[in-house]
Amino acid sequence: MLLQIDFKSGKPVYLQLVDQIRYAAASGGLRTGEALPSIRPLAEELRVNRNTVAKAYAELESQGVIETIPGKGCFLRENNSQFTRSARDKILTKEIDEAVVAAHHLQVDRDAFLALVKERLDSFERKVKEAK
Amino acid sequence: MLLQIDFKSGKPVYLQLVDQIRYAAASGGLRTGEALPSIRPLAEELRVNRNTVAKAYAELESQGVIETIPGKGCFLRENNSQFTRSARDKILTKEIDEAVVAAHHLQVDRDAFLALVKERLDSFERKVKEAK
Amino acid sequence: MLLQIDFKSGKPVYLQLVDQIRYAAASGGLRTGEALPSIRPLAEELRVNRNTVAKAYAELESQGVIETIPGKGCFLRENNSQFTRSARDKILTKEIDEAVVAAHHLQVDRDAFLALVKERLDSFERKVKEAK
Amino acid sequence: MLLQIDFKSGKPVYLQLVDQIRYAAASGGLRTGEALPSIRPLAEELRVNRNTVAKAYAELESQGVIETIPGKGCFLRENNSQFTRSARDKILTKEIDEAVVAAHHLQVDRDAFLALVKERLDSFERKVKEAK
DNA sequence: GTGGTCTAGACCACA
DNA sequence: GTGGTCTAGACCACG
Repeated sequence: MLLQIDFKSGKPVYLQLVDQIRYAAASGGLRTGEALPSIRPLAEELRVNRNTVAKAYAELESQGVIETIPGKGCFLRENNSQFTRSARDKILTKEIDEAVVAAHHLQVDRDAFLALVKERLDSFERKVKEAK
Repeated sequence: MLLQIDFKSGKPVYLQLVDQIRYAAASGGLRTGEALPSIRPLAEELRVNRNTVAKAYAELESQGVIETIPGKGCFLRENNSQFTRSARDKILTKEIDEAVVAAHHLQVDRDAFLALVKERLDSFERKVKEAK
Repeated sequence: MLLQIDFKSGKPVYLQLVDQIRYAAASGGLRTGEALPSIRPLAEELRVNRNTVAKAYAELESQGVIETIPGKGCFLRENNSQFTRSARDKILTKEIDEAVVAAHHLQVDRDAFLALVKERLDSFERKVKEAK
Repeated sequence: MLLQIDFKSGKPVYLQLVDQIRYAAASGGLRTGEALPSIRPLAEELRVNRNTVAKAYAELESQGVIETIPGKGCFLRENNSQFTRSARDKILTKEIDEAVVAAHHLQVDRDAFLALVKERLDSFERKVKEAK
């Protein structure tokens, strides 16, 4: 699972983590019983304080998404309501709309925008491959 | 223009306002030169402090989206980007990356993602046309 | 860096700070990457509210002069202008016009004015060199 | 006398007027006994509220710079301490320094800056001529 | 009535 | 300790 943090979004880092992990859990990117990355390495990788990652995991636990077994790690619980395709699209639509609006404000035309989207997709896919 | 605040989202209220107003501006829901709701009444309506709305408007002004004339009000500006191409790309890349990451976590594949992007672009362009 | 506020000038305190810090940054009194005084101590020293200093720093950040990392502090950024040539000229024209108007009211003629401009340019360039 | 207002400087408009008129008075741009522009036309020309001009004149009167004779107009009083050359230079230096700093921040080099200064001087001199 | 500045003080996110 | 957000309320400049 590749996690990405934006320190300037105004959204608390721990909530960014919570959302991304919940999305992954609800969409099958994470499977029931699978282990989440452990706190210390993840905190280092994201250049974030360990407390921040711990807080995100605590939040996920209190939401019933994961289960923390002290000394062993954090694992995805069963019973997570799966996102329907339309629920996924709704979340994604919101993200895409923000980019579309930004493009309009910056007077970037459709073709340039689509080119940039493809370029970012390629760049991201490369990153995912490397991480494996 | 409909503004709606989610106090639980973790996203700062003033940034929620900024995003929604930018969207309204970009999609034609607000016309060039048109006055935005004035600070005090809007603050009351949203049950938010006056300063919070003022901060949102100040942010929009510094982004060049609106012009505020003290004693008169805040008005939507003609849309001309003052950024260099590289600065524009940087801003846009950030927005696109967020959508790409969300797609990854939601297990939406490349083709479905691109289709959704095109669909949103079309939808947005229709809205802009209608508003004219 | 020496900061000094004139409470009677009519100029907002936060803008006085912005101008003085920009000057220090431009003239080498502050180096790239160097930390600015932190908000709370500076506010106490200047006998000004914390929010006022914070507003000055926020303005500097939005102008791209400094970078602020929550929890760590505010740092002087590498100086690369993100504006288009025409946007740059617009800003600069405003500053120059103010000086030209002042010269007119002070009955300083064209040649004396140009001489003073060159003198200040030299003085500034010397300061920048010394700081290196 | 040509007056110039900057609505965005943060400095109150009436104080901008006071300063410019005081400078002109102290430097011989205005002569003892000479009439100042009357309030209404000046307010229209500057696109400013009449109250604002009136406030500037009231301030100047309370400072003893001008004398208001109801029904006749406002006139420059005697006894105004003349600015010495060094006092004039001090004020002007401050204005010029701000422009120099802005040029540095915007990475405009010396020659381009000087060219822009000359261009603005020419533009201003044309305006003064037209106004006569 | 409009927006702008400033103060004072609370709470949060993060190191 | 750092900066960020928000509230509450005062006063100013301006129309």
